Amino acid sequence: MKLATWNVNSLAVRLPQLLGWLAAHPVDAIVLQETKLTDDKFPHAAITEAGYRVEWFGQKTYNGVALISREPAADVAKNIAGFGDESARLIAGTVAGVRVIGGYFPNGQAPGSDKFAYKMRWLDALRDWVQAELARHPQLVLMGDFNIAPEDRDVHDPVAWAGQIHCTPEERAHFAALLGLGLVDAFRLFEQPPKSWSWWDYRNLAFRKNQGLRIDHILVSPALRGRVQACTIDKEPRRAERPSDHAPVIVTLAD
DNA sequence: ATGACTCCCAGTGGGAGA
Repeated sequence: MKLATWNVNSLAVRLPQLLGWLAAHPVDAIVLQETKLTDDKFPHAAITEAGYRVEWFGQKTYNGVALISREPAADVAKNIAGFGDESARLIAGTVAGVRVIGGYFPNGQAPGSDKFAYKMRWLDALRDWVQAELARHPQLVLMGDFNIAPEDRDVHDPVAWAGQIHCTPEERAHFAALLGLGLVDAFRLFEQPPKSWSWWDYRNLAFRKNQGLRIDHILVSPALRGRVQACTIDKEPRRAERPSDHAPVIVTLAD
């Protein structure tokens, strides 16, 4: 079983790339972030014609998530129950017995800002909700654009980024709290190339210079940990014309 | 360096992203 996450930074722009990627990488499920489409404009027909089921949850201009899967997703949930979020940031469904959660975590803009405070509240609510989900669904995967670089080795220039958004102790403590629920960072279960990133700034030739951050993650529950066979970042789509600034992350689970 | 690029909604510029 293969699962993936990809922040596409506008599905309207990236739909052809997504369909091409799915044809080359027939995953069982992929979660998307930053679709930036209201639900009436979501391109469900093109995805269905490619042989997938899809659930979507979006809004105008910002945010927006989707869950694409070979098998239909059961018990679909949108956003964090009880949190009252105005942004479309989370979608979950049970696919082939695995609870798949895709999230577009708040950016946070800058430490001390209102958006940072919202990010902290959102992460608090997420942790509590994921804990409850884990109790109901021991086989669980939480993946998406976390907008958190968990460690200095996830940052191309840890000195320049120290204390900056994505790298603050507060954000890293929230990431650690998710690990505290028993979740495991699938990427770090394996030896990985140094300087592995999932996002590169559009500016300043950052991709060519491999200056990026690892902020897109796949966390697996204790019940799934033993099934994890591989976890990789696919940099290839970042080389495309008009790429997303994020690369897909893929996890392979034993059947 | 208050930069750089890309996307969106706007409307001949500006906010947000990360």
